[in-house]
Amino acid sequence: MDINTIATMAGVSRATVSRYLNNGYVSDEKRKRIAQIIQETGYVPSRQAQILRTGKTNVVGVIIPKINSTSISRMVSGLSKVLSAAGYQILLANTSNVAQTELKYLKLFSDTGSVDGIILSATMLTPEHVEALDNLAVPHVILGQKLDGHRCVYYDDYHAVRDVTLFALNHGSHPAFIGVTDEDTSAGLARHKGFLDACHARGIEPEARAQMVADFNVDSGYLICELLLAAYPEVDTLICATDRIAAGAMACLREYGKRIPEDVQVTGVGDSDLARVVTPTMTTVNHHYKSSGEEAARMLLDGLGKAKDSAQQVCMTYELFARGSTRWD
Amino acid sequence: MDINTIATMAGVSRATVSRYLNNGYVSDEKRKRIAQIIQETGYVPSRQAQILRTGKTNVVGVIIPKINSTSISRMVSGLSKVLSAAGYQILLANTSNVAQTELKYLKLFSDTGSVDGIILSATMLTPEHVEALDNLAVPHVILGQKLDGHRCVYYDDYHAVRDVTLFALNHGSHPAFIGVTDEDTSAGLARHKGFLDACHARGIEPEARAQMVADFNVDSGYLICELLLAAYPEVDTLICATDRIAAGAMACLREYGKRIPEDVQVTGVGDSDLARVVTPTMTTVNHHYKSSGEEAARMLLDGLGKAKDSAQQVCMTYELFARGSTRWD
DNA sequence: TTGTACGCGTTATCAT
DNA sequence: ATGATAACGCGTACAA
Repeated sequence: MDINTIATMAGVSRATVSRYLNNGYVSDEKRKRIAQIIQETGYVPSRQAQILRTGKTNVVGVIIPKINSTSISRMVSGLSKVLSAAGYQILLANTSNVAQTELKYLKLFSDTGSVDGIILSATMLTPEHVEALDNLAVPHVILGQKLDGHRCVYYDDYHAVRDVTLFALNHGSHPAFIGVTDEDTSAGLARHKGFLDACHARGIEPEARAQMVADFNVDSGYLICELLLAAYPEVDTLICATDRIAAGAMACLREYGKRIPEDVQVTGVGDSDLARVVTPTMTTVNHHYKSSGEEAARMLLDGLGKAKDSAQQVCMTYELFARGSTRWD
Repeated sequence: MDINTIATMAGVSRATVSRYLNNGYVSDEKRKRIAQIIQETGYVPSRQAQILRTGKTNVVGVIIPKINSTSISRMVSGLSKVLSAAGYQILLANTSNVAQTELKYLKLFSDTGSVDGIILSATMLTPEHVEALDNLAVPHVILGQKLDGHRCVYYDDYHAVRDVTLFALNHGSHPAFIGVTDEDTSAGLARHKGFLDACHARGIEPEARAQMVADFNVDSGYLICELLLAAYPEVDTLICATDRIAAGAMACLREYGKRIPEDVQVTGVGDSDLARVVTPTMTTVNHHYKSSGEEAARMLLDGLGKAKDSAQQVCMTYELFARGSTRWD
């Protein structure tokens, strides 16, 4: 069932059928006939042949480190909304947090011509990443990292954590930090630095025993908090790099008889559902993840010539949610 | 940079280059030469041309109602794992919970030949769905619904909620239910029926005012719980269709001075992070979402001839997690 | 307005 | 083992 069949059935040349489907430079009579036949046969043009012929796939490749994460699924949700509205489909590549795989997909998508554009949600940008991005043959947007000379949408992790730390230090003097690996430029390094600078601003120099590293989950938060309590029992303000970690830490503190926020204040990052269902509710700071996805998508559409004049670099704003896990005046 | 360029540069015919890339029926000498040129030029075959020629895309279409949901992102995570291991990529279609869009993508993927197979994560199967599925030109798996004559992986929502309700009713006599719309066959209808049958098994006939419908989120859980308390103040056992709803309900109960579980027991479905960070921890019942994604992917691979003899219909098992939000002996 | 002819880049068939 | 040659299904000058 190809365009030739339709053409002969309708008694026209296949060029006319093609025009009917695209430009539309066809007499009303033949137009009727062709519409009729297409209706009867249920003919649909071959996507692949169109792509080969036109060089346009109407697909954008989306590379993410993992799908099973609230922040990332929110981003993808935003991407999906804007891209599908513009007639694009999403080819999803899950790298399972392996940087090597990120590079693989980056080249694969670009070199084989299977996508019109790429959105890369990266946790870190190695020199290899930068090189691969520089050589990319298709328009692209980096989500979650800043890289000069490339379109990108990133988060102000530094100021976000700095702010929430300063806020908490209004009623605390022995801060501690549970972060994630500094290899993660945003969630790791920037948040850590935000914490440190906030402390310095208050004339506090956090000791090494007051700074620990956890994984991105509740259990790890609990576990590391346990270690922290042993190493630094005088802690009265606990800044965590994610809501999940903070939620685990809160469970741990409760287990050890610490009152929140009377004995220890706790803060997270993310404003996930978790933050609002724990007791007390969690003070946290929120990146606009879904909006960032939408913004990145618009940026890419700009690069594809389907939208105009969007900014090339956008730093997302954040919002501080002061709740029950920190002290008030 | 196409196969012809490589051929001439290597001084061979393009057929030989093609063989080099596929079967490999090439003399060592020419093999070296071709490898050399490909290395130098960085040539990569055009995916689209291969697809047009072979009819194989190595892509599976994944249709989901929304991405921003823990259960669904877990499924996609499982799909992604198995499919990418088998060399397949994922074309993601987010329908934003619009059944019409589900049908659209179903036909689009199938008719245009843009995917080798389809995985449909459906919340309900209308007659239109069934017809579309019956006429599908490519192998497919239905995730989350049972449909005879089709490969599918589904959840035992009925028994799951029945079990957790029976468990809770060991120490309660005034049960209530906060569900989601019955249009959702699994999360709505089946869970509701599980609740009702468990009640009947204990000789209880729940009144209408003890059964309410919420949306899939924390806020809605809070809100509906408020209505429930007004309509049915004697409730001592609250069965919720999702963890999120249950978490919202718990917050509401606390607000109204109800002790959990002394005054009111609460249960959820999902065993999400939420269930483990609320106070008290939440009794819930867990579907193996990620595994279901893996299973569905294997089933599809079977249909594609890349895996053998998998079952055609699989009902996932579930697990009951008895925690602090229900009473013990 | 319509039809003819060509090419998109690849794989597969067939001789050689 | 290798090289012509024919599809795969479509869009689009170009000529009519």
